[in-house]
Amino acid sequence: MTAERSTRDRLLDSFETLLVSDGSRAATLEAVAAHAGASKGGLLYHFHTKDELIGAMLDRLRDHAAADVERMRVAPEGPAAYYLNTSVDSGSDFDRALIATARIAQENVDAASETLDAVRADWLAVLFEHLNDRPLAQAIQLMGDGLYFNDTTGNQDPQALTSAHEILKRLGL
Amino acid sequence: MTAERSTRDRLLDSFETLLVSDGSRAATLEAVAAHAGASKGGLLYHFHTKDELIGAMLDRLRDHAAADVERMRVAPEGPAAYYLNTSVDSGSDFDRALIATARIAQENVDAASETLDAVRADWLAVLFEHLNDRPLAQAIQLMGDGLYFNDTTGNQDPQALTSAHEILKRLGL
DNA sequence: GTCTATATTCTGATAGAC
DNA sequence: GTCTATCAGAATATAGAC
Repeated sequence: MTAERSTRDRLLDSFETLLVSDGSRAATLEAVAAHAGASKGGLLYHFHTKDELIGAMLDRLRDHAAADVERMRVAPEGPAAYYLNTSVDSGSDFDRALIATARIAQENVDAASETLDAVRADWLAVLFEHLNDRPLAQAIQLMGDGLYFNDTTGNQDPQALTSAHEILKRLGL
Repeated sequence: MTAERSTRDRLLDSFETLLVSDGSRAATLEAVAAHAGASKGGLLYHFHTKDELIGAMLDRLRDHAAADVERMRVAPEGPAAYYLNTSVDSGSDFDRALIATARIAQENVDAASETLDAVRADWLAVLFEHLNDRPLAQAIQLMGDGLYFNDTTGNQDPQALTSAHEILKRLGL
């Protein structure tokens, strides 16, 4: 009884997947439609313009993010460790949406930059609530950003996450 | 007696500038040529294909990087502080080349990923030589990556660099 | 809701004049 | 070395059939 994923959702999934794997130039309407097993016309029924496609992606990201912030708040390992662990791309829907949005933000699309900024502010707020130490909270977020950045650039160093955790320990966490 | 910047160099500068400010989609041959005050035909005399343009950018980046690694080695404030300080985009030619290359690397262009990877490996080697502490060296590099990533996504938090330095202090640096 | 066909504009690249 | 003119193919978007 698994609910079928709607065409609309599959189109958004495909848009994100192409953005993450091959960047913005590769995420054409035709490529997105083909990846989702649909036609360009079919895509344009759901999203009248490319901007609408981007907007729908940002809406989904905000939903994902709200849920993640809640998980982070109650994570047994603590928000800091939770944050670092989930900063290395696990292939989750949320990671994909986040990296895809970063790609769009880099093209100077204000709505994408603002959404990313809001998500990052929520994370930082939880880190700060928990740690009550602004420099520490920001340093943890920077390391998380670094982990993402590297996953995203085609170079992963599996040791990096381990090192980040080791440094947390040294800082009293 | 300032030497005039050659058309070839101005074209590479413009390519990098457009990549950094508006992303890969905006860095078309026509846009690059116009930004450099030249024509598409003029550009294609110097670089026969777009791949050649990218290759020339990577060559320049490697030259910049070799010089930067030397500066880092002898920096009076030490390699770690030098690295963090130069990880927030100062608008230098080197920063521009580095961020521009990250944009291309995200499009799954192997030559760009490999060049970035080599530059990062050189930095990490200097950090490790100086600190003799792998997790610490990697954590510093992660924070530097995080600073770059944020500069690059349209969101700068001026406090982030200060926090990173504060954490270095706490870690005994 | 989804498809095919088509219009329009953009992009990378060639040819050849100056 | 640099430009203009031009072409083939790709990208976004529209119209209308099913």
